[in-house]
Amino acid sequence: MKLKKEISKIIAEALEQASICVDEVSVNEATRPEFGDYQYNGIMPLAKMLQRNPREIAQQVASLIKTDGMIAKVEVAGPGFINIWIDSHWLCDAASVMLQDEHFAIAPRENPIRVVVDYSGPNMAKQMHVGHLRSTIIGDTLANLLEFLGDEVIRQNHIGDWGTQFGMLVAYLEESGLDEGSENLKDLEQFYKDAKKRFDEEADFADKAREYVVKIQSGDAHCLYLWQKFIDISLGHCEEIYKELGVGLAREDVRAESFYNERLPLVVDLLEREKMVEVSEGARCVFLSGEETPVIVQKQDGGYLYATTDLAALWYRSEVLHAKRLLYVVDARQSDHFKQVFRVAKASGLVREDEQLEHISFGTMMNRDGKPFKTRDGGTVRLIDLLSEAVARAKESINSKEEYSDKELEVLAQVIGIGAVKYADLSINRESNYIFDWDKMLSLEGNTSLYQQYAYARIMSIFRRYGGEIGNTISIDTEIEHRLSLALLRFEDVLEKAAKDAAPHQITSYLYEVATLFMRFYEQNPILKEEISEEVRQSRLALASLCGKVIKQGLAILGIGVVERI
RNA sequence: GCGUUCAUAGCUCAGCUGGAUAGAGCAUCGGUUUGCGGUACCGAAGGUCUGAGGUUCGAAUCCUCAUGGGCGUACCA
Repeated sequence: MKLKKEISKIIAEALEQASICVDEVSVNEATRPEFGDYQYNGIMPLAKMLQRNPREIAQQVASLIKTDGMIAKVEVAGPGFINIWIDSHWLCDAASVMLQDEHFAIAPRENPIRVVVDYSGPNMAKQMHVGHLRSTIIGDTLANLLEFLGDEVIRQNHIGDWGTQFGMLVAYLEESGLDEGSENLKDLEQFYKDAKKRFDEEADFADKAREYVVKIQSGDAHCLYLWQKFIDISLGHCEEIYKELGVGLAREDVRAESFYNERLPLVVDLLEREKMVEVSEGARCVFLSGEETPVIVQKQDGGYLYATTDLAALWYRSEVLHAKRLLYVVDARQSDHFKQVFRVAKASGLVREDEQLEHISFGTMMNRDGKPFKTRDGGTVRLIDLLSEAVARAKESINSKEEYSDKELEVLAQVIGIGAVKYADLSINRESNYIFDWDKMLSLEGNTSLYQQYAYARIMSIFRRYGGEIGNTISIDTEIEHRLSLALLRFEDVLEKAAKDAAPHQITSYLYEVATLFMRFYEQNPILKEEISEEVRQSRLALASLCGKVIKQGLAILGIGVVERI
């Protein structure tokens, strides 16, 4: 249900009846409970334009607002605010419909678009580390979200599988004759170090490695075979982490750097034809007005750089994938790079004019002391270690009333631990750096995943205890029921806004509000107690049920699971 | 140097295209009739929104300057 749109429509009708012309009417949630459920603040700027008294106009418009359906009453307040109360009967009906609809009464997209979400993009030469975490989970959330809302999402994992270091790695791989099961390859970081050591210490090996680079890039079958083998193994490691994280990136989503090789010279050709290329210090560059540094598309030695690869990828996504919106979930440090590359892509016609190119940037993960997240000795933290620590800590913190087998405890710790890491990251504005704090993220208090999971488990517990069928008629008697129902109905508005802004933290804030409201509702409005009539009980059960569904679905979009008992 | 981004309660963060008395959580202090999961709920206290100007009916939000951080600054990605 698009609440805001519905309310705006009613206001727009009133404005029209008052013969006032407005381009777009938009309402906001009321800032305080005594100001109603929603407020319309558009009268004041309007009054200024019309040179009239805002309060008078507000009075006139308010008197024309229909209050026989969705809106129960309106009031003019302050200099010209129009406060709006939603009708409780209307809310009941809408909430009941939402409860019965498997897609939360969210209408199918009028104009679904094809969206490419580029995220994760690990480097095949190294083990995944914490630096990959944010891109991976923010990107996955955005993909889930857009998919849920009905867009056609294409996930793209732009893995780093090309470049000089692969000659060394492949040479070392051949020499050691390893295969996928090998222990030595379990730790890519170590494998890389070992290879590097040989490269630095033994001239023969170094020569061989350099030879391999040339061979791979010129398409030598044997070398390509080894290279492919190396990538398979390395990618396999990444996929283990995706599985652990519950991230929906599959093998078919991989479009590696190497995938674009053939397009690279074509990109340069096209830019040449558009007369955008200038040779500077031997390199082929595109100079953009207002930019200090050029976009280098071909090095003086003829090699290509990441800008060229990104241009080729943009081209492919436009020409072959026909994407309308392209999201690049990449570290904020690359914002200059993307700004430039996007400009070149548009100016050269590599992408269509109407394509939306967005760099979904994010800040760095910090330690509690505010410094970049590192191990004690200053090394990078491997993602796999971080995740197992999360699960271990979760297991430790579980103080369950329920009886569990070891296996069940394992699953529980997994859901809670991984959920905590993801939620902590997703719940803050992605643009800013964020402080990684184990205690905070695994706490039951405050805006955490565990609080949501606990609320969910509590709802499930009510149903278990009740035992019977739960109807789907909701009636509202109390203030808190009204607020909770309204919050639940805002689900679609929140998701749409979060999708538009590519802002997962809007979803977590919302879920926290829902969970909090549920806790308060449950505290104040008994459900299973004897003195409660069956009719009221049924309604409250239904409301609890809708709460549970919204929390579960909301968390699912964030890639976080729930459990029936904690 | 230039560019970019940020600065909100002791701490971690919200604050949507300018709107009413700037909101949460943690921590602190106090409270909750045998409590359907008290791992919860309620309340109190806590602010010159970094500073100074400007725009206007109205600014945490927009503009300018200053101060202090982060990041980026042509052949790595």
